[in-house]
Amino acid sequence: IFVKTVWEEGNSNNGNKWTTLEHKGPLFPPEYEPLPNNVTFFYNGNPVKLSLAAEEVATFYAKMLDHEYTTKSSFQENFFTDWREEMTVEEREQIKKLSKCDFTHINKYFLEKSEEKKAMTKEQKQVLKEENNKLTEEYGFCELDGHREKIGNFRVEPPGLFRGRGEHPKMGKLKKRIQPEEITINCSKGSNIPVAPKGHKWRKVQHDNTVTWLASWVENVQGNFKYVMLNPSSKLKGEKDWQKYEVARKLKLKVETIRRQYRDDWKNREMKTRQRGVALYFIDKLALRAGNEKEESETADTVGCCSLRVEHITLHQEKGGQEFMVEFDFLGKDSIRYYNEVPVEGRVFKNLKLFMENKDPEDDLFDRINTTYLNKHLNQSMPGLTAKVFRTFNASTTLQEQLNKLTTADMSLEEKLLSYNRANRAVAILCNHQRAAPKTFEKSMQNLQDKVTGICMNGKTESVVKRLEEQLKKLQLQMTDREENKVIALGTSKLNYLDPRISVAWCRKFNVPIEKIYNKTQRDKFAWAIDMTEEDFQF
DNA sequence: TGGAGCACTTAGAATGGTTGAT
DNA sequence: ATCAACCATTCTAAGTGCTCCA
Repeated sequence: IFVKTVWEEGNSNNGNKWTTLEHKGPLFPPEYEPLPNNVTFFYNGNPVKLSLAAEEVATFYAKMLDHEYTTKSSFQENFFTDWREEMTVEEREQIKKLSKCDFTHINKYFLEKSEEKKAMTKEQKQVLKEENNKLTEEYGFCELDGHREKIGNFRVEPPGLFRGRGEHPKMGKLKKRIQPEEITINCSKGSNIPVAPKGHKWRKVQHDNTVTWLASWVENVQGNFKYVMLNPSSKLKGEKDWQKYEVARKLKLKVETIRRQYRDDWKNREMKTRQRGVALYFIDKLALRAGNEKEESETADTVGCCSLRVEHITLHQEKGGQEFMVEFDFLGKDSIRYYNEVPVEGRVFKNLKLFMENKDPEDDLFDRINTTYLNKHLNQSMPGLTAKVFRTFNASTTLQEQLNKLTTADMSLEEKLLSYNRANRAVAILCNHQRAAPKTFEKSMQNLQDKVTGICMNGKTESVVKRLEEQLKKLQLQMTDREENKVIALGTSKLNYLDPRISVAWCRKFNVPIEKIYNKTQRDKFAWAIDMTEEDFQF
């Protein structure tokens, strides 16, 4: 049973995350396996036998030949620069232009290899699976405060070419192989210290119980920290998750006051305060992200609320019969496009005009504020409140509202589930969750269309035609969602924002089995909510 | 007060596995 | 039995926000 009192009483545990922690350390990817002699790389039409290091990097590129990445010039340039660093002096002397490199033979080799793997017998696949299970059993768990807990990512990330999202300036750079000498191990003092691979030692072994990670290293492309951490099903993560929803729940009690306050700020004599008021309004109304500053030219050019630039919004005094329209068009997290036309209050509109006065398109819209300032202000309104809490709060509130609106007791199970899906859809739209349309999208449309016409012509039964037409309609519906070949995602990301207690309560109220809405992984993650008693329910 | 460093959550793509239609 | 569509899982990039230091 989930013990929430740990947090409520405590907070007094001085920020300690655990008392004892024991694990086996991370699992390293297999060594590089050299290509067979009959698989060749060609330069300028001539076969070239590469050194081991250069060959490995070449295979990273060769494996991606069919991917869009390899058509992008910055990917090609970054790859080629980093590849040349791995070459011997002689190789570097010889291989000077990527356009003269021919990886197709290597590419074909890997395609064949994956075909072979697919064609393996059931038994062979089973053996492979067993081996994998054994590794998971050994490395995939740790012992934290006497409990066996699942680890989220126990494998060290294998080397490869960096796949940044959107127009990332570093795409294609070589992500180097991590050595044990670069890894810091975190575990408790008296525990069995993980053993480094033969002939190696760890960078460092530490015993810091104020952090939750088991191992860490610094990645070479962007210099970011990487961590081995626990699975969401663990108690440690579950408590943190619960805590997040508790803050959102507290906001419910305060939100009207906060809204009144930021509306007041719109008429403040200080520009800074006005900007704060309008930014908060966007964060609240549109569920925008906070928008921290980012290192220019080190990352893709994406923004959130505080980092919006003048060029990202267009003001329309009147549009589509509505007054005071703001048109948003910018790239957000993961370079997902945010496009929205929103009617706003006259005061907001006037303020936006003011903020944009005498500025260039590339100037900051909210030039007097940043996320730190905003969060400091929010924290004064309510302890623990930050910009991101609004996303959790508004997503959860939307789900609850939609569920109330769309579900009735007399519905069949199927109808109830449809309502649930629709409610989730509303949240996905609010949070602008999108994913790439499946590559097979166009094709499957065409296939279906062909089938329908084919059957009609053959005079098959009406019911078959009807069923197919329904499928087609469904696809077409998805089609209308499409914007820049993205579709509204009903995937897993929404689960980060929706208080599971809302869903659990809904299931109980309408007699829907929990496994209809949560799969195994989700049930593990939300075990704390599923086990809860009635009084904990109301969001 | 601002920036670097660090730890943690959130995110879509890729991959892998299952299912259901043919 | 096959194959594609669907769904779950894995992977790791890309955010948020706090702390520490000058």
